[in-house]
Amino acid sequence: MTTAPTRSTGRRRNPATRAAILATAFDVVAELGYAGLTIEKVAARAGVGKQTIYRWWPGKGALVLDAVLERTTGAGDEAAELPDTGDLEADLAAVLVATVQELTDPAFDRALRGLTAAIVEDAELARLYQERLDGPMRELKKRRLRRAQEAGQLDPEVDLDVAVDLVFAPVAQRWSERSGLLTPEVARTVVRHALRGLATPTPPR
Amino acid sequence: MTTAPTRSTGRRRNPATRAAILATAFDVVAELGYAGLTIEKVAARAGVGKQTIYRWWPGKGALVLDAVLERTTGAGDEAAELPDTGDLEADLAAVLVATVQELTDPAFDRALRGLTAAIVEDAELARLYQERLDGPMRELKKRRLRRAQEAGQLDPEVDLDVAVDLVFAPVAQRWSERSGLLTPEVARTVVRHALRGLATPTPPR
DNA sequence: TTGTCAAGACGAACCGTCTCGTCTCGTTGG
DNA sequence: CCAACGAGACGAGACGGTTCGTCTTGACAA
Repeated sequence: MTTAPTRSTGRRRNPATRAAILATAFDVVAELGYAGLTIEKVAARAGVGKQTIYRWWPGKGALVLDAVLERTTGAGDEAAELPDTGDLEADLAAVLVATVQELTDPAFDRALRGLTAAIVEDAELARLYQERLDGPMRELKKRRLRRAQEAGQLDPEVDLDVAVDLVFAPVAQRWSERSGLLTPEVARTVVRHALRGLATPTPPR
Repeated sequence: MTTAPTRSTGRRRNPATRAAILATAFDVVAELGYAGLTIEKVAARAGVGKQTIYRWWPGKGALVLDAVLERTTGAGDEAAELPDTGDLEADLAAVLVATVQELTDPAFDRALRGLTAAIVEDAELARLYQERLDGPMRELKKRRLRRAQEAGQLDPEVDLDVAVDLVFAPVAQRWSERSGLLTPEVARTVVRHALRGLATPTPPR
């Protein structure tokens, strides 16, 4: 998976073509939605043959995943870290408010909706998503929580995966199901109550 | 909207036909997924003309919503209530564990995945879903929490919608994004921490 | 020589609309 | 009381349009 052992004679893959396809795919899914995205449309707009897309991506899902991945900052960045000022609630609130603002950007909202819809139905695509986007992000969040845990700000018994879900799932759910308003105020309230539920059960006194 | 003022002469709608269409739609989406469901397939399997489906449903989304709604217990039931033994944590854990078990049933899992995927992308369908399925369920949950709030078991300042999200979103998220195991144990842990975060900040004594 | 590229032809599947003939119904007038 | 009538639901399927994923062609670069 890491490096292809193939001899690699013959013409090399054109990086510009790959970039053009991904950029066009992002635009199309942002404009027409996932159901409205067709490989033919992407090929035509990108000035590319259909076969070039089918050669490198198995289908719509993988294409959109790559397209969103390309536009997401800090996803594959190994050195990235969540803010750590010592104030856990303020740090997490900042991250969640930033998420809310990202989800409010119309283009990103529609593109991510397309990807999310595909993930709900396609188990294999969900696996790729977990591996390449959600997993790394979750690792950052767990690292920040672990530091708080070691500083005695969190229940030492708490499962960090559950903790991450408790803090971030409510906002994600509101967004994906449109079940309520998505405001910085709501984000801060969620963080406040989630952290209260994750704090050490017996106060240090 | 309440009562049709139309004279309604002519042949009446056949309830058996409606039921056959919805049952078939549920089976098809459970078997082939939302993307694999076509109106033609449902019509053929149900032994029904395509026009009969297009006459009563605007498209795939509304059809699948009705199909899932038909199989969901307690959704439109006005008299339904969440359990209330006085032990809030035990009551909510029972509900969430039941949800986990429902989501573990393969047929229901796949059908609900189809509906969920459609909802993420289609704002109008999401509105219908909120109105007919999520809204009523949320009302039951809020009623149970409100009673706990009045009994002094919950922070009187807490927004009940946020409270519902904090308790139920983590499990829903795990299911839809396949981001972690879905076990009764996890459900109980989520309820425990969520309620701790929603309790009255200063103990009554 | 080998593999990538753009272009597009190809048959299959499904779309949503439309038409047809049949089958219930409620209404109406004898 | 009871035929005749008309409105609307129903099964069946034809229709033109769109997209699917595969396949072919010829140019081109390593």
